[in-house]
Amino acid sequence: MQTIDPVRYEKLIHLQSMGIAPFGSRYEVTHSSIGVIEGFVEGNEIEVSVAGRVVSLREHGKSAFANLKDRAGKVQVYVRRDVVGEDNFAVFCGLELGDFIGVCGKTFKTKTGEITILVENFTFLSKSLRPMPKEWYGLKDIETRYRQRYVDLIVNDEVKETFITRSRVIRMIREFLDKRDFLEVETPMMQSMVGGATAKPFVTHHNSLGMDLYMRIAPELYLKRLIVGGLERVYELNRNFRNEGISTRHNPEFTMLEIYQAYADYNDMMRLTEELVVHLCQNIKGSLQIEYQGQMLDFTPPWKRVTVCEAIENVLRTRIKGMQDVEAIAIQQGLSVKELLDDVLDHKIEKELVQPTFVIDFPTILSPLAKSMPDNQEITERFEFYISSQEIGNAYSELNDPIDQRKRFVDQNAEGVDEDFVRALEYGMPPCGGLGIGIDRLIMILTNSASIRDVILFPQLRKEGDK
RNA sequence: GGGCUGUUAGCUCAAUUGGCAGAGCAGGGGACUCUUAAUCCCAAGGUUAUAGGUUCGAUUCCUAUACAGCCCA
Repeated sequence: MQTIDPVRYEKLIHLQSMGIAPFGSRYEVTHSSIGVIEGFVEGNEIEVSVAGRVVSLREHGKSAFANLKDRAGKVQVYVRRDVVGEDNFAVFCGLELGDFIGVCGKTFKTKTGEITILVENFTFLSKSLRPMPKEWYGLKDIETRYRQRYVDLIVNDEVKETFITRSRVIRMIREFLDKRDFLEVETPMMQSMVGGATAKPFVTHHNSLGMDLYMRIAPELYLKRLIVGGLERVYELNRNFRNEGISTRHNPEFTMLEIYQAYADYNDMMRLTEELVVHLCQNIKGSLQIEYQGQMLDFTPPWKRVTVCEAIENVLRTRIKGMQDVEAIAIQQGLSVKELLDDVLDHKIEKELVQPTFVIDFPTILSPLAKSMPDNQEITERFEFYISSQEIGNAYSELNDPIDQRKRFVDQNAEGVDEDFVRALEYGMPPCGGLGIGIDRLIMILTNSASIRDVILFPQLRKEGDK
């Protein structure tokens, strides 16, 4: 354990000796910092009370200026010894960057035209015992920024902006779907069987049931049970957990939006994707052309569509008529079809998918939960969509044939058959379109963030060493 | 998992070929009644991530470890 800064502790004791509580309580706030500035009318100066953190302090002998920061922004306050009295003025000058105070007084305009509060009285609200990085220089050390996000948020305004935007995006998604009569639901995050995606799960244990549980890697199989149950339009916007590598694009827990719509198919999901992303783009950025990490992205629909076969053709420069050709190439290269496709999509084609693009018509053998084409059992009605060379989402016409589903579980799923899910399908699931969108990655694009860690408040890091 | 890079004062950064580890800001003392990266004066602040090694001498070269970043798998 680290010891408390002796100088700051000394100040705390000094405050107490003067009868001032270093960690105060409730304070009546009438205005936010920006509210004070926006509400200012020359000739009609009003009494305001504002609370916030001291982020700068400029003493001038018998007066002093300070800036208070609150959730809205900053406001300047001006304290004069002849107004607040000698003792109070001394307390004010003893403030340190990071301390919280509440101030009360009338607004005025300084010589330089800045709207400022002339402090009539102030209340000490909370002592800061750690030195604060000076705002002008900021906090740049990326490890400290992630580990001590609270400091990052205090000092780096653009970080706060990013997370405010994130919150707005999430709210807009809910509004967008609610308007289309989708129902937000919550399904289990602790599941007795892994399903809905291919990924290693986190395992946990329920003591009184005496059973292992898996943190969900996807909510898909539960949401489709709800389609069986007649809810028809459902979505879930919440955390998934995957026990895999960590990178600028992967965090072990991440936020996923999954949408299921009865009587729809993957073409409807493509339209829904375009409409949702366009809606967010327009409302967050005010344009469908946005800059992301130095490249211009154009979200004007319809987005480009390319089939998986075309993608392979482009990469391998050979004609492909059907899945037999793909399999033949895979065998020739000593790969499985999945490996070939991973290689083509993740390493070759992905780089070229900068503009929003739907990659469509995936092989059935890689899509155990998707409905195959009516005229071709080897291809499914499925797409993934890419923006800025990142996979953002995945969707398909859902497989609603329980007999086929059981067979695919047996053939393609290492985890085996989810008997209850198949039982649900046996009761009958209407044709249905499903869509999953990686929300963190989408927010990276909407906030021009290079790393997924810049859009997750507390990203996963290794245990902190002794520094 | 592999490769490369980084870790120096609370923060942001210096340090020549291996030769006394330095600045700005923050913090401390003082001056100052319109400043806003306030200004001026003074003093202080360091186990150079950790553990070893080479060397008369290591922030600097070598090895290992920890954490982080980037790239690749």
